[in-house]
Amino acid sequence: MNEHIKPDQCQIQEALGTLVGKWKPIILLYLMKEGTQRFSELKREIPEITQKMLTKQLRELEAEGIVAREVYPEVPPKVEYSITEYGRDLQPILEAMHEWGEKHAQYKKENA
Amino acid sequence: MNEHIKPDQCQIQEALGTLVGKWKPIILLYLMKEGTQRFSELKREIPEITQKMLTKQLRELEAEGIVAREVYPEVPPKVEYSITEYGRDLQPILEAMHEWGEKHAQYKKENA
DNA sequence: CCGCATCCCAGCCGATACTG
DNA sequence: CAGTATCGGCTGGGATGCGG
Repeated sequence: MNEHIKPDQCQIQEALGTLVGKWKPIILLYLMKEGTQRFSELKREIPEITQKMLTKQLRELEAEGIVAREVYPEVPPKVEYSITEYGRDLQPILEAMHEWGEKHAQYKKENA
Repeated sequence: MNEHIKPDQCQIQEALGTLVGKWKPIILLYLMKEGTQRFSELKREIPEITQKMLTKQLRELEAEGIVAREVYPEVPPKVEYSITEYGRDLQPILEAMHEWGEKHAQYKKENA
């Protein structure tokens, strides 16, 4: 494949926009790995995140159609989050980025 | 492949860190497509960018080992930028993100 | 031609406190 | 349990101007 993306109509930012956010990749990985998760489960798995940020990042992912939010009208409240089918399309990209990221971390150590 | 990245040792941010920056993807695309480019050539191809930002983003890419910077000590000055071999590894990822980005732009239009 | 210095603002993110 | 509300710091990025 020696085809080049035309820089002037590049859609990379479109993808970056959905992934950028301090906690988004990690949230997506948990949802992809564990499946549907409650808010409190995610919070427990990512202890350093604040409730505010967890809410915010989830809402943004939801707005992009990548994460689904299901509210159960009970007391106490229960809200579940999951990856949408559409969101699954991101998985190979995340994996590729993770793999490259590992190499890059190594590279930086060598050239430190 | 049904292997999952362990979220607690995810290196996605490592890759995102190198790509995030308002102009980085487009700069990389130009360098990948056109090969070695002078500062002023890039500036001409991306007119909306300021000199300051072009310098800054190039320097950051250089610091990551993705872009090479060659200075010719002439008057007037001449500086050339190119993708390093190491940087080429990013190309498939950029292509995957671009492809997903196209779909996503479409998706958002439909659900507008 | 290439780049640095300065000033400025918007938006991300954290800490903390409060609520149905 | 799953959120909001408020305050405040920090940084990315734009505008503009100077310099070798």
